[in-house]
Amino acid sequence: MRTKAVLKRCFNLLLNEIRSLPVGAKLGSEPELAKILRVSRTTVRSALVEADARGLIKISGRQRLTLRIPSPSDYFADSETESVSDAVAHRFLSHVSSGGFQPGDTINGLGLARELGISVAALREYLNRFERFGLVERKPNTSWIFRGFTEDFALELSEIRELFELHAVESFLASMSTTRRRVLDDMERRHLHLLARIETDFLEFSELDATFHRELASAAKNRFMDQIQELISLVFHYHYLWNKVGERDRNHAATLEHLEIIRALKAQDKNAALHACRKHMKSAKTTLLRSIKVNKVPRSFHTLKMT
Amino acid sequence: MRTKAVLKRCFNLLLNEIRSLPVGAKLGSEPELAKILRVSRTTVRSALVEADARGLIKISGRQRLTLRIPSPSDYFADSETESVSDAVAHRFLSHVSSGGFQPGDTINGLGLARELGISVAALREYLNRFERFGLVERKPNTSWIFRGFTEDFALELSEIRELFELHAVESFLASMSTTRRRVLDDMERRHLHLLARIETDFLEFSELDATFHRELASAAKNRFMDQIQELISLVFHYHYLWNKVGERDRNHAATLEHLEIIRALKAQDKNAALHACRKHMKSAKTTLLRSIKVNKVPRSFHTLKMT
DNA sequence: AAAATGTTTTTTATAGATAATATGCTTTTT
DNA sequence: AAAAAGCATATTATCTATAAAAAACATTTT
Repeated sequence: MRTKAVLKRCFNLLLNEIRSLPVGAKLGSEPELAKILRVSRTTVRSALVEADARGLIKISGRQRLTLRIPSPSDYFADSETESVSDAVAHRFLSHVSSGGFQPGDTINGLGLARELGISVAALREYLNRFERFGLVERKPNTSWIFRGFTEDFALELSEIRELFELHAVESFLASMSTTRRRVLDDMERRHLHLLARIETDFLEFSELDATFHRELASAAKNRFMDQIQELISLVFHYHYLWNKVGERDRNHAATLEHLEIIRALKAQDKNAALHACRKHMKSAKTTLLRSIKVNKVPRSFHTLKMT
Repeated sequence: MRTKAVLKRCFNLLLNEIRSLPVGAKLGSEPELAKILRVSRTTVRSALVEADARGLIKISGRQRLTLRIPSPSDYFADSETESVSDAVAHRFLSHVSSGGFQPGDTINGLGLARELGISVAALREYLNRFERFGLVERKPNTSWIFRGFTEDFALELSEIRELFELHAVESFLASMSTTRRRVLDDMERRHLHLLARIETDFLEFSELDATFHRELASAAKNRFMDQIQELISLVFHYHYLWNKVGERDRNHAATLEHLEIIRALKAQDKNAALHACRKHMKSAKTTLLRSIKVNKVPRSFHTLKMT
């Protein structure tokens, strides 16, 4: 049976909609709401009925009037608005990052599904999707093997990354335009802004980093590079979660490296840009590798059953 | 319910094993056979029982004696030894290459599953796996979209390919060794051999091409590049199926281009190798693009239902 | 008549069931 | 005692079933 995650997510968004209006105001028509909330009319209707039942709105004929301002308790919890597959992703990755698996471990699909509280099919679907990331590997008719974030993984990923980023830099310069220039100005401004507050706000770097590299990659306009970019984001997301050691200094240094790239791009100095990019890739690789080594936990500390 | 594809495949391999022995000879032990045939003992046993029932061998106590030489009719057909997922891959791709879908078409999972004679779950699994190839795209809760081999697809793939191949060339040279040199000699020999017979045997190029590029890519030793390589093989496989126009000339030219790369590698002349590689990539891109345009069929010629 | 609502049909996401296959334990044979 | 065979259990691949969600169609309202 499907979960009602879509409905619940839609309901939460509907509450936001209600909050944006004064009490007693009319909500839009069903098709309008469906468009705004990005779901089908069927789901909008279910959400409206639910809102009516909870006294948030009053459906009278063709009109839907807001009755009261939704309180935080009216919202469904995040855990309820997640589709099973997203939930699996979360749980699996947190299982991984807490050392639940070591590279080379076989994954018992049935057991893991039970542990995560989902059906085997759902887990399977999830593992399938993550096979492309090289995180797990399927042995047909047998089981899955956890490949994990090993040193080799990091090295190979870094290699691809450098290849792509250098290519992106060239593409960026080759397609320089007013829009591109505006993007660079904006990026520079944001980096400088962070730099001024780096001592305290260094955690904001993570998001800026993702934006910066996404912006750069978009110049290449290549679906296969986007896929790798997606993987890199995932890895770095977890990397940031794990590796808190020296984070301030690392982020400080990386911000400066970004700025160097941005300035070279602005000056349309290809060699300088490539050089700055190579430098940045090198230090990114170093920190990634270090974080993987830090995260390596001796086997006996694991939550795996020991016999 | 699972199919018995594994058993049937195992049975066919067992027949080969029997054929390699004289009549009346003893087959190996169950564990031995399991190892050779790469299946579990359970499956070996089933296959042995089947072979016994068909009078191919005689199981007496702990011994299994061959009774007669298996005839071609004893073998299971290929279609029976394919797992459902492999079968889906075949059928889906032939559906695609016969113009069953146009880029942008939505895929009705339920309908397509019926058409291919498989369950929705199996199709879903398959589409999931091929999403990473950018061939299809999933719209959550809605449907799949066929992206197909469009011109953009070919251009982006070619771009990545060039990036990777150039990198592979560098890696190859950087890790030159006796083994590498032997590989090059072998490659040169095979290319020259084909070249001498190119007028008649030009169809053999396809396989040689795959081998050559696999060999080159192996120098980079990068799992993410391997993935792209896999995709490229797939695309080229279908490309060769579609595009028969001027195949002899194209293959002739490509063989010469390969030779140029091989010789530059042998001479350890990096610049010459890169140059030859770039040249080859350029012509590969051209033929790929042409084949995609050739394959583009006006909508009205399709097998899609018309209303 | 255009837009909105009401109703029905189709399709997707997910769980659950089951035969095929793999794995692990026990007994027999060499 | 080591290897093989026999037997029991666990796990995977696949199908079927069903509620949720989307889409299509019909009817009503502005």
